[in-house]
Amino acid sequence: MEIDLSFKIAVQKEQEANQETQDEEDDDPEEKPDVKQSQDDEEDAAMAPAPGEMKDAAELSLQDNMKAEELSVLQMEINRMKEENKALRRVVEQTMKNFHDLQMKLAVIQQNNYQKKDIPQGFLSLSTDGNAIQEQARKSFVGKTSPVSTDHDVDKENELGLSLGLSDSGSDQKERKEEQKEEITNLMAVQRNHQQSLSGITSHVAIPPNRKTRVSVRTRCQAATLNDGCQWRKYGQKIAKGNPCPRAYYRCTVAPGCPVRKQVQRCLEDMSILITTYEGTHNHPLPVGATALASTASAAEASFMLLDSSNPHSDGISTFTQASLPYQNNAFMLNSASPHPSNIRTINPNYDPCKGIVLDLTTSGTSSQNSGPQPGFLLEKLNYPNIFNTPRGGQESLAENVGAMASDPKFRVAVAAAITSLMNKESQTGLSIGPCLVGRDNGESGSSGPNN
DNA sequence: CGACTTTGACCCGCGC
DNA sequence: GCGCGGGTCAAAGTCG
Repeated sequence: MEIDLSFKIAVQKEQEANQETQDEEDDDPEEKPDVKQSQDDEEDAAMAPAPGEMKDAAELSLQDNMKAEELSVLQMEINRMKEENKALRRVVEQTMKNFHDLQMKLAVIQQNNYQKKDIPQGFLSLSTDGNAIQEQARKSFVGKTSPVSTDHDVDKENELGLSLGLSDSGSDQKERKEEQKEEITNLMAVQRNHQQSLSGITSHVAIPPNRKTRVSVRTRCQAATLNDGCQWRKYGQKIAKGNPCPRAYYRCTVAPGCPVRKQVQRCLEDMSILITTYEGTHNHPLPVGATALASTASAAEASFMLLDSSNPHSDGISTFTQASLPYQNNAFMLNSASPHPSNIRTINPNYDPCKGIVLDLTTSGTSSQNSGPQPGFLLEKLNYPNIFNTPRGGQESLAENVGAMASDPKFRVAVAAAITSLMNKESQTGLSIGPCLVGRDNGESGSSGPNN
């Protein structure tokens, strides 16, 4: 099943329409009696036929009856959408609230670190407009140059799910500082690259040539490959040792000469898991869907650079959850709305510097584990009203399709990517993401281009 | 007919 | 040097 990220535009419009409908309802409490009236009409129509009437009259009555039924169904549909719209609002508000809370906590921790480590302020600014990698870099810098962290710090980091596990013996601190500065410079380049990707203007800042970008994404996916928005051409297939499942090799064909390759292989332990490894950097503007996913990869890649083998003192098994990049990459942040830390998707802590990093999107990223509204719920609910606006369009077909979509991991990944892109843009422009997500005009989605 | 997939051959790095 | 395994090439086949 192919997932087209562009449907979000239609979703927004639909939601906007729902929003307006809801507003009208709020403004006009008299609407319900009308509904009631409509239903009464229907009942009347149903009861209308009387013995001895002409055949034409009977047909007319039948038509009226059908019309009334249609109206009734439509009315039910509208009511249902209104309720869902309310639920969506709650989810978004809750997500934003959690996001804000995390921001506050991080700011407090930052301030503490500044005071304790006596690090010159303004080295890298903390902001919410997508500068989290810089912030992350500074955190890393602080962590590395200050091997001794108090229990208090540890507790706070744990509280946030931040557990970089960076340490330094302190013997060669000067040299290390130089290395770290270099890392941060690289990181900022990635960050610039990331932001440019998001704006659809990609002129990729070169990742250091000696470090080939490599990001693995694990997803539950029944299809042969993950639809990430890019065009790929298969150029080879191999049976790799230790895994009877063939490994397929693809290269990006969006632009001629694009060096990006990807490998796709099923996980031996769980055949439903698809391991997609991306390698290299695109030399062309990315399609919308690919942009979002690439942004995920970029952020992950940046994180990887903070943890990679350039730090010999790093044990390489740092727990690195999405919360480590709460503002940079909102795809990770999506699940941070969950009150349960266990519901956090992880960047594989057992990363291998040779293999790059692994984004594990197979764990718990679905909707039904927790009681409250979840991002998964949001994702599922966000989309079906429009993409399944089929000619038959009945509730049954909707329900069937929703079920199918909800169970499709590719769908979740794609939508997460789309929302990542959207939220990143939002944060960059300083716009509120909250309720606006529902009722916002297509100003933002316009960048997504026409319905693809 | 062009774009894409398949698949065996080939290349290259690495360990022994 | 040799074998192994991962990665790539390219001719043949397939598909729309």
